Amino acid sequence: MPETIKNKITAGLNESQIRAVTFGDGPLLVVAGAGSGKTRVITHRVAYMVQRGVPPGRILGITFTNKAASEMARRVDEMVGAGVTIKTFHAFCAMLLRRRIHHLGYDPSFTIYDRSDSLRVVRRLCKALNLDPQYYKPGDLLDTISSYKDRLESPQEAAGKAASDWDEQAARIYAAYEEKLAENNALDFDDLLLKTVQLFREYPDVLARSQDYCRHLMVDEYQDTNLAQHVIARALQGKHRNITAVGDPDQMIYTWRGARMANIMEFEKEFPGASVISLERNYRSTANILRAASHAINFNELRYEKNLYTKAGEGRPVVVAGHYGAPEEASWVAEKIRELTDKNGAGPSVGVLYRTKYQSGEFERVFAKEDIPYQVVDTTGFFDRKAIKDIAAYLHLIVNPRDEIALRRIINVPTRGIGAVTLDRIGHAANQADIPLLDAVMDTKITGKLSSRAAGALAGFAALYSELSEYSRNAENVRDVVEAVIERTGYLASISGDEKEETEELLAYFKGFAEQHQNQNPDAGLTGFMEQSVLASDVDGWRPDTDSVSLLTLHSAKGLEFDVVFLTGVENYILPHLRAVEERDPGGDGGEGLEEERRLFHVGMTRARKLLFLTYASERMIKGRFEPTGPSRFLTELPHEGVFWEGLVDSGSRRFGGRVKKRKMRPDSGKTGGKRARVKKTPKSSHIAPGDIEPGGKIEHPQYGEGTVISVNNIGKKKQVKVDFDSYEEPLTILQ
DNA sequence: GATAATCGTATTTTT
DNA sequence: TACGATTATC
Repeated sequence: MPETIKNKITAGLNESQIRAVTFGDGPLLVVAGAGSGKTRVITHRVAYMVQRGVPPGRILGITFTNKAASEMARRVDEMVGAGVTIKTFHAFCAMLLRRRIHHLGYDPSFTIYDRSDSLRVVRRLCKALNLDPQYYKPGDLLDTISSYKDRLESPQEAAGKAASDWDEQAARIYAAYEEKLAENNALDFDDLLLKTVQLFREYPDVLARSQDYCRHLMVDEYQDTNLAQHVIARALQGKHRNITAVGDPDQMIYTWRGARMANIMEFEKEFPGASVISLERNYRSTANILRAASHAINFNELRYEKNLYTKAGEGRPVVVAGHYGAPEEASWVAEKIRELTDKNGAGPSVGVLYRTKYQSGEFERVFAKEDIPYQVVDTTGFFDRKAIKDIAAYLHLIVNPRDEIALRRIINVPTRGIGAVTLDRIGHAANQADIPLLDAVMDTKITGKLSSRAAGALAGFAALYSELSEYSRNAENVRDVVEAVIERTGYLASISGDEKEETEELLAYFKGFAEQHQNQNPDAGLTGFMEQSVLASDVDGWRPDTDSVSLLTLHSAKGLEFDVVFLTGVENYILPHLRAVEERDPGGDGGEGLEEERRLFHVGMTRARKLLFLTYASERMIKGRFEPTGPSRFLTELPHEGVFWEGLVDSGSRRFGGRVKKRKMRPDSGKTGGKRARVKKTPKSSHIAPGDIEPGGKIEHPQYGEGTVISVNNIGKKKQVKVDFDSYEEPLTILQ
C-alpha cells in the first residue's frame, strides 16, 4: 500500500495503536485499557482494511449497545463512507434470522419478547403448574432460564443438572417456556443468539454464507460476551479466520448477565495462533487518577497484566472524603460542584457515580434545593412505559397473529368487557382445537358458545383487529399504522385524569419515532419497526453534557468520561456490595465476586479526566434502617502518593482494612440480619492534637487515641499523615 | 372491573 | 423508607 494512505490512517496514533490498526490477517486480541483510544483503533482498523481492498460490505463490526453501534457507524462512515455493517450481536442475529429461521420452523414475522413479555409467560406457566410464586419467583426462574440459554444449555440439560426441587421446577418451566414461545412464534433476547447458533450448527450452508460475507469480524467489549456470543464469533470467523476482538478484562462487570471472563482470558487458546496487542497509553486521565486506579485494580488476581501510563501531568490529587451520613455526603458533593462551577463560568462535565440506584435520591434532593441542574441517567426506557407497550402490543399482534402475550395484554385494553372468565374459556377452546388464541377469538363458532354479552364483546374486538390488520396491509408507512391503532382503539379516550396529558405526549413521541424510522428505513416495514423498538432501548440517546451534572450507576457509566467524577458511597456493604460478595463466595473473603466489585470501582475511577473524588459515609439507610457502613476496603488499596484524605474517619472505620465482620444476631430474630447497632454520632474533627509530627513520633488523636507516625506528606498547606494507631489493625491516613 | 389495602422486597441492566 | 405487585373488597 502506498505510504501516503498508510500515513493518513496512522496519523496521530501511538506505536501500539498503529500495530493494532495495521495488523494483517488472522485472529487478534486488542487489550485496550481504559481511555486508551480503542474506538479510534477500531475505526482506523476498518479504514485500513478498506484501503487494503476489503469490500466494506465484507466487514462486520459487532458492539454491545445500540449507542456504541451507532457511534461507531458514524465514525466509520466518516472515514470510509457507508457500507460496513455495524450492529449489536442481537441486531445482527435478528437480521440473519428474519431470512433463515424458516429452517427451524418459525415464521419470519416472529416477535421479539423483552423481559417483561417473557416474565408474563413465566408467570402464566407458574400459575398453570400451580407453583407457589413466593418460593418459585417468576423473576428468579426467568433469570435462571436465561443463564441456561446464555450457556447454550437445553431444558433437558437443565433437568439433568438439577440438584434441588427448585432447579427441577426451573427446568420444567424452562421446557414449557420454550414450547410456549415457539407456539407464539416468539423469540426472547437469548433466543436471538441461541437460534443463530442452532442454525449455524444444523445448517452448514447457512453458516457458510455468513462466513463468506465475514471476511473481517471485529467485536468490541469482548470481555462482556457470553458463551453464545463467543460461539457465534468463533463460527463467523471460521473460514477467513480474521477476528479482531477488543476488550479489557479489567472492565468485565456483567457476570450476572452471563459475561464470561474466559472468552477473553483464553482467547489465544480459542483462536490458535492469535496475536495480542495491549494498548497501555491512557489519553484520558491525569497521572494521579490513573495511578490510583491502576494501584487498586492490581489487587485482583484474575487479570491480564497491564501497565497503563500517561503523558499527562500529575494533576490534582485524588480526594477521599468521609462523612457521617448520606445527606452530608450529598451536601459535600454539591458544595464541591458549586466551587468548581463558580470559579470559571463554563463548568466542567461532572458525573456523580454510585453503586446502587437508590443512592441517587439523596443527591437529587440536595441538587434540587441548591439549584444545581442535574439529570439522572434513567435506564427505564421509553418502550417500557405502559401506554407504549399497549400500543406496541397491537402492532405486534398485527405483525404476528400468533403472539398470545400481545393479545392477552390488549384484548381488554381499553376496557371492552372481556374479563378473565371469558378469556379463560376462549383459552381452553383454543387449546382443545389446537389453534392460536386469536383464531379462537375470531371464530364465531367458538365465541357463539359463550354468553351473548361475551360473544358480542369478542366480536367487537375481532372487528377492530380485522380493521387494523387490513389497514396495516394497505398502509403506505409505519407512522400511519401507529396513528390508526391509537385512533381506532380509542386508547387516549380511555385514559382519564392526570395521566392523560403524559400519555398524550408519550404517544405523540411514539408517532414521531415511527416517522423517523420510516424516513431512515423506508423498506423496513412494520416488522422492522417493531424489531427496532424492542432492541433499541436507549432511543432517547442520552449523552453527558456540561450544562448539568449526570447522576448514574457505575454500570451505566462504562464507556463514558467526565472532567470531574464523584465516586460516591465507597463503603462496606455498598461498594464491594454485600450481596455481590456473599452470593459468589459465601462465608469467604470475596473471591470472584469481590474482584468484580473491584473492577467496578476501577471502571468508576477511570471515568475521570481531571478530578476524582471518592466519598463515603459512616452509616446509610438500607432497607429502611440505618446501617453502619464506613469506608470500603477498596480505599485501603489506594496508593499513598497523590491521594488526599479529607474529613475522616469515624467509628465506622473499625472495620477499616479488615474483613467484614459478621454481625451479631439477636437470639429472638427469626430472619436474617437482626437488629443492628446504630452508630453513635461522633465529632467529625479528625485533626491531630498540635505537636511535632514526623515519622517515628508519637501522637495523640482525639478520636483514635495514641499512635505512631509512619509517614508525612505535605500537600499544599496541609499534611497527610499516615499513623499506626494502637487501637487499629491497619494504619490510617489522616489529614492535618 | 376498578379501587383500596396489604404484602414483600430492595444490586447492577443491555439486548 | 418506598415502591411495585398482588390480593381483597365493593
